[in-house]
Amino acid sequence: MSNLGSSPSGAQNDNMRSSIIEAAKELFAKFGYKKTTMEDIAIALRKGKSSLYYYFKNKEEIFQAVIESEEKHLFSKLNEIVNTKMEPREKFTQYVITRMETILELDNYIKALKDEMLTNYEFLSRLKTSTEKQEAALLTKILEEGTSSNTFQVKNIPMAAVAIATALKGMEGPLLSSYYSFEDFKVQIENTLNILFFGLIRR
Amino acid sequence: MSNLGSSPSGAQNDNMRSSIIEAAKELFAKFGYKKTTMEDIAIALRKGKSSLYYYFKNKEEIFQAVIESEEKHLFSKLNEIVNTKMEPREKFTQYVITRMETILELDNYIKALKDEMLTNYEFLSRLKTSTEKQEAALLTKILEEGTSSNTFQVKNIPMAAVAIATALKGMEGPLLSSYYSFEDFKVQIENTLNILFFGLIRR
DNA sequence: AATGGGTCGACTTTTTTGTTCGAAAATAGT
DNA sequence: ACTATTTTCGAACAAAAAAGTCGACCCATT
Repeated sequence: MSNLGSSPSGAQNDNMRSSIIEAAKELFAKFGYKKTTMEDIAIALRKGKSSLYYYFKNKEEIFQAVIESEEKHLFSKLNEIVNTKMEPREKFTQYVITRMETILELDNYIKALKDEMLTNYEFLSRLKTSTEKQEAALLTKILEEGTSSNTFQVKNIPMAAVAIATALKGMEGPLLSSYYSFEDFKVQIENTLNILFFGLIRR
Repeated sequence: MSNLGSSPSGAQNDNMRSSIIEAAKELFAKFGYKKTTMEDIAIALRKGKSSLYYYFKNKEEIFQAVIESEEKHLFSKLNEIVNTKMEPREKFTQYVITRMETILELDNYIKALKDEMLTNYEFLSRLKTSTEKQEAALLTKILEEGTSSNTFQVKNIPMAAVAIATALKGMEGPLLSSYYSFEDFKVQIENTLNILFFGLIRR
């Protein structure tokens, strides 16, 4: 297995790497990306600033690793739901609710987006398309199950999955800017789901 | 009335000044003094960064104004209690509880202290002596009431007031560093009060 | 004692930040 | 309409803080 990553690998190494990610995660959540310095992270770990560069090429790479870690957390939760035996409609609902709830927990996601408002867009939007693909895959599975059990009726499943993934992504904005409480938002989600369902469910 | 302050005064002026203080208060509470930039404050107000300097000489002066504003809040609450008809012992207890509760609410106070750990000490300690004097005055009133109603027995009231003020100040540390929850701390306060009472109350 | 992963301090380079200043807007006064 | 005053801001800059680099040091293991 060649190590395509930029940093070395070893016993202690991976441990330290995840420690850094953990520390950075908390700091990013507290202060946001911009306001967290390399030294903040180093101090939290009681290490020298330069040691961080042994594990990560630069600050942005740490940020990326944090986001990826949060992403993993989200998708592990979503996968769990997708792989549970459940009525398609129920599964779909659970999927969306869980998705939104978890994202709400992902402080970093939020803080990151907030920072982005003031600084750089490019890298985060790159990320978005990546997650949308993953989501589309999960949604595809749900939709397939639903159609084969004759609950759903979808012409082009992959397309529908992408469309829904995009829609869900779009719903993040209002959620994260917390115009609504999550409870209020739940109502809106259910409304949206209702609309989706009556478009999807065979009558 | 001559304006000894550094900034001009006018109708809109005071309004803007307090707007700045409000905005800065929130940002300081969120990020702490160091991590809040002049631009952050300006953006929050949708004003140009340089406009702030029309109202305040510099960042530290804004910070000072914020702290003063919080101080006002604290002392308005304390004054309220001191000017309420109440049994001296009860009043004293209420005073201390309210004092500690309010201080706990004063995020800026806390955040400021936390920043101080990493940067400058001098100005905040200057502030401390100022508030201690104010506190001593309030405590003096309580003690006087208590003695004239024959509930308390104090030799040198002003001295006792200063001593108690100092003691209360000292209790802030453990409270703010939140080694204890406030509920736990309340017990400690009551213990301390008990000790104080049995030293003060005539037997 | 030689290798190499891991650490750090000191240094350089790059960005950010606080602050100033003069000139434009806006506003009030005449 | 004209003038004075208050309020706003953009551009510029010095100082501070940040990111990032590098060679020297550990300290295990071999």
